[in-house]
Amino acid sequence: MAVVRKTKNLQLVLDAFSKSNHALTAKAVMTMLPLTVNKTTVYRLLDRLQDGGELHSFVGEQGVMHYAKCHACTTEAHTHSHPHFQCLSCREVSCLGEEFTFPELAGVQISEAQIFLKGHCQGCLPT
Amino acid sequence: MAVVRKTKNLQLVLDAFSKSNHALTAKAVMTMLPLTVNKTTVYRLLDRLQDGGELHSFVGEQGVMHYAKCHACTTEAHTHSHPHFQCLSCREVSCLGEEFTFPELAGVQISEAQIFLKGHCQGCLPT
DNA sequence: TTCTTTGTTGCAACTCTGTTGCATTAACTT
DNA sequence: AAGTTAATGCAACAGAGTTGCAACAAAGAA
Repeated sequence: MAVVRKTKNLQLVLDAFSKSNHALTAKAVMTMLPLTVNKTTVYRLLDRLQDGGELHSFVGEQGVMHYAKCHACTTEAHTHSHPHFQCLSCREVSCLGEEFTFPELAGVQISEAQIFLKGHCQGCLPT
Repeated sequence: MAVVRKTKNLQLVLDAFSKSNHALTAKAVMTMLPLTVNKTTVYRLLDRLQDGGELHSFVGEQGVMHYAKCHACTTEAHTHSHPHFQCLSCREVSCLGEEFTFPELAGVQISEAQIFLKGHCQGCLPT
């Protein structure tokens, strides 16, 4: 099986997520890395970190993939049904709380929920 | 202001949505139209119908835009906070009920919700 | 330490969804 | 019918993400 090596770049990507505390796009990660790091590498690093349960991903605004640090996840058990939130002012995307139980709906059996909310964050609320 | 003309193609797109009763991607709409209709035209027709309040759109699987017929919407008032659902078996995407009230969450002011659920539809549920 | 294996990176080319500019065509007005 | 303006086709483009392949680097074996 694939052994994941702890390379410099891998660490740099993790650092990027530690620094921001927000969800990041591949593009955003690239701007936080040395210019010498190829975009293909960034996508592959994000995939690897996701496989390792250190990041999770979700589709955000404009259908663009976003990545965020996992908190309550392990390699075996992923719990990503918490909502994601984007502030309409500062545009930052972040994870909201943990787990979200959705109501039973007639006729369908729901096994997965992707919830993307928009509004204003604390820092951007009009006074 | 832009006067929207009722052309043949516009009607064909509407027919496509009447036929399927599901949400469709631009690509799916193209396959239901004569081959002579250009993809640019399809995208523009979908935009027009959306502006006119006859369709609404949302980001579905793989970050691909989906379009669906509006039921309770007018040109003035759009109410699209209902959840969308994709069956993991037949892959069909559809709208679920109307309106969805989400709980108050600490620290943020929510003004918009995009809810995308996945599971199994009635026709695909294992017996 | 040196060799060998295997995972990682860079590069270029490509796929896919969606958009834009522009010339042409078709649809309403009068 | 003529003029006005919206709709269409085409080609080229933009942005996110992927793939194949050769070169490179990290781990382990000898």
